[in-house]
Amino acid sequence: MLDIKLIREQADFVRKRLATRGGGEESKIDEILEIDTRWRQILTEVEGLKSQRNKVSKEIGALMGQKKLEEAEAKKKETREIGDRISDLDKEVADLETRSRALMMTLPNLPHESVTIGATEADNPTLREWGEKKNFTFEPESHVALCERLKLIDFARGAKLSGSGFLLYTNWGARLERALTQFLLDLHTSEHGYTEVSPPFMVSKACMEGVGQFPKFVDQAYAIQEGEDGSSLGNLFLIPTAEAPVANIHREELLAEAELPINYCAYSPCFRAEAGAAGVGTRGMIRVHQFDKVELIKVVPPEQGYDALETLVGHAEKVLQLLDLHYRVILLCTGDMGFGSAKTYDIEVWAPGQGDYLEVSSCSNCEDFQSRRMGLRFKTKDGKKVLPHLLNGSGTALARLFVALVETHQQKDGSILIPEPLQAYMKTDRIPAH
RNA sequence: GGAGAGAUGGCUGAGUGGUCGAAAGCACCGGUUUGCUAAACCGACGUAGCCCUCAAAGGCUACCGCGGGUUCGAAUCCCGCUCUCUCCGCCA
Repeated sequence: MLDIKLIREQADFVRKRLATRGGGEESKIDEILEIDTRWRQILTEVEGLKSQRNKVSKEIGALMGQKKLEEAEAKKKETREIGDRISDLDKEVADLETRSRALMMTLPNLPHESVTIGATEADNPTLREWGEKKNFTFEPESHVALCERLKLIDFARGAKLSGSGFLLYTNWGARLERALTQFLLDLHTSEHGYTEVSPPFMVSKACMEGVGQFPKFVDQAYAIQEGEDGSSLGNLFLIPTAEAPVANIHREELLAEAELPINYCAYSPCFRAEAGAAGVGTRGMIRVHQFDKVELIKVVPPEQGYDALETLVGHAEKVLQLLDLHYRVILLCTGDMGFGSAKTYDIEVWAPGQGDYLEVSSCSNCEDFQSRRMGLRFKTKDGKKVLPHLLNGSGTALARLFVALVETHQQKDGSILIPEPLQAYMKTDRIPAH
């Protein structure tokens, strides 16, 4: 959520920054300002009336004490009338607040000034590359062929169980998935200083709103219903990312400055309905309804936000470097950024079987956009209450990492070499060809 | 799922219709004392919003889990909900 004060005081600035996203949200500013003006007007009026009522009520109390009952009754009548007027105005105030909040919740974050202005992913600048596309002395197989031939994934039975977009990992495939998860958690906790947490995989609507998933992306979420009757529908949602629970850990809290920075790292499966995306890249593991991910979350004082973002991307990059996978880091342009983000780096890993780069990590600084939504603050040494910057980054998404790994490290003999850091977890240095 | 108890400021905890934004203690902050630290003592100390102001100061309103209700007036009475704890049932 944006700061209403910023909108009041610098409406043009806000409109301009919003416009760079190309979503047309800047058109809502006028209505927000209109509601806000009216709200303040009525609020002032009703507060004046309440002040009056409070005063008279005290007088009544005093009169009752002195047994001047008739005078007290007269004043009661007067106050009752004020009370009616107050409740009318209170209703209008509440109504205006509801309308304002509904609009405010649909405004995306303002892009940071350092973000390239652009419309689509074609405008995303590539910042750097690491490694290079691997040369093969043979025609590399796609992960689908590899997984089927080596029985790493049973696509058909996965679909039988849950429909298309669900994976059944088998044998070495299941083990590789587990090895990757452990490797990632160990790397981020032992080497990068994150605190491991293991969150619920279902969260409340409030959490989804807090990180900006809702209201905009309700259609993308799986809603939980207990039993057959629908009364519980919408109380809980399967998490689309561990960001949803983990970023909300300190919602509605007032942290001490000394507690910052907070660095959390969490494994979770991620559930995405991908409504409307059916038929798009459905073959294989690249776009699925459920995948594993290790997520990194940082809560930092605002002045450290952008340094922390650089650190965060570095931590995600380290994963790919250790696994010897070629990747590039791109900066999402204003038009391609996520709803809550002020600045986002994507990391795309090279998948030779696809002949394409796959997004395996998205690292964002949401600044105070989420903190404001969820009521997360910290207290500085001199007693000021400040909204911290909230950062999140994948470190990294697993299904696509899996794809890049098997496609990159496949051998001419049909086996797959396991990079050194994974060998201890896999208890082997290669997945055999047979 | 059933029964009971509870939810008050950063924390602990008093408060059962008006003088309560709320005792007390702790923590935090400022000061005195001190070779340093600690202790002791003194002082300040909730949050949010609106109005006013260049700003500060100030004024007002709301907030005692959340939402309604009764009343001139609610932390306090009534109703609904959520969460926590204890016990029972079911259960990995």
